[in-house]
Amino acid sequence: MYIKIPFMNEFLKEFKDRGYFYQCTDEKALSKKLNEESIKGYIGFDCTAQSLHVGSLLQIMCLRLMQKHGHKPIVLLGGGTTRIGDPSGKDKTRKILEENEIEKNIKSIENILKKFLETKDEKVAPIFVNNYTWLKNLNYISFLRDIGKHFTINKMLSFDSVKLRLEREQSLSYMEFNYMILQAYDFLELNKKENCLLQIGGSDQWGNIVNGVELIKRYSSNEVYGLTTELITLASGAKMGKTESGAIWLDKKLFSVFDYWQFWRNTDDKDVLKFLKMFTDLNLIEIENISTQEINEQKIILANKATSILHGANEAAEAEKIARNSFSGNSSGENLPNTKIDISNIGNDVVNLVSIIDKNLSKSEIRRLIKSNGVKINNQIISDDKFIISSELIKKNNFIKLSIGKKKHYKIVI
RNA sequence: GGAGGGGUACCAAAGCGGUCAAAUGGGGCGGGCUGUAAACCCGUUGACUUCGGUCUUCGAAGGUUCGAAUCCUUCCCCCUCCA
Repeated sequence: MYIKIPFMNEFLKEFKDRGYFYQCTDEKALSKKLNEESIKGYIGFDCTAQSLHVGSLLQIMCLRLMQKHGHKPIVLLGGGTTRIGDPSGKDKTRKILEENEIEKNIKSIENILKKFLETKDEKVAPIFVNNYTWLKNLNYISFLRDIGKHFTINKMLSFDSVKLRLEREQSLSYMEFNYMILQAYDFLELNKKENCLLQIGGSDQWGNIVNGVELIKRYSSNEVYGLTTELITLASGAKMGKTESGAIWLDKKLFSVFDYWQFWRNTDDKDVLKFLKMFTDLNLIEIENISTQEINEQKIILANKATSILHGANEAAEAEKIARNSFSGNSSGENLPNTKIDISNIGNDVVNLVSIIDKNLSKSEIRRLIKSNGVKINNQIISDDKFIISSELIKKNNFIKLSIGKKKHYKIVI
């Protein structure tokens, strides 16, 4: 898979060295092209949620890498295709979102992406496009005649996204079946409009990407390229991006900077080096040096660098400070960010307090937590679920430190 | 259209009239060990609770019964085979 090419293009080389590379439609030709000129390449993002999560981060890093090497990224926010739903890697048809919900998602996702990307340097500043602008006006008959004729059902059935669904005997609607054609059409459209020559995507997008490359070749005889990234699997075998307690969102309204920092800090030992390469801007020699350090120091560097890219160095440093404080023994918790509660909650019991702080926990769960020594106030294990949060308790420091489990700590103020 | 199989908690999967808030495994959560890791061990895993209990759950709605996830009826959905 890893082909040595003389004079391999710098972008491609780094793409490989950082472990992004999975497949390319024509590596040699792409390398040559990239050496010759600055090109435009696109990545499409789904707009099913109001934020992207860590599962899309590798794609975002690809956009950054393009910019770094002087190429211009096109970000396609799939306002049209989100209305259809990509069957790739999905067992079930997913719910179809409301129009205005998709529009809202597009706006907020765009803002998130802007945080990651260089937007001032006109040469590499990203172009944001929404495929709904061209998909909504398609005429069915002419679309079938112009585009549809280039696709054979025989071939479409052979793509994994379709094949797997059929093999598992899960139904695949005609609507979803068309997804790959639409994505191919997107590429064609971007090629025509923007002279976009490259599409990057996760390895599950291979089929969709190849379709686009071939469609363009047939339709206009233009040579374009597809590049896919490694599917990241964690050492634990799980997919990256979602945990049981929810997705690792990139929007700090949904997932705090501290939690984001913690997410990286808690990386499995075996994934640290890989993640340093994938999700930081450190060059490979620096990473080489870091990898000789104590593993927890490596994780802190990873957390700082990865968090900085999204939230900025100051916020990352702040998160580190909080973390160092809350995990170094019996800290009072005064450096934690304030969590305000209403004064009327004073005089109520712990169960009530915890349920206000962590709304995902039911009262039964909280009682169970207390029973198994999972709740602490000011570092004292609370073993009585009727423990009252008295005003004297707060008066002492003007706040109380509440710990839920080992990793969640809150500074409660009024 | 005909014949059969099936829908059980986060997932997988038992249960097939009471002892069922429902075995078991995975996952999650908490605790222990440690390094905020992995592995391992223990506990826990519907909600509410004055901790005595109470309420809601086995595709949906009805029914039989003292009593239903379990039996009957209708409906919805999924799968297999035949046409």
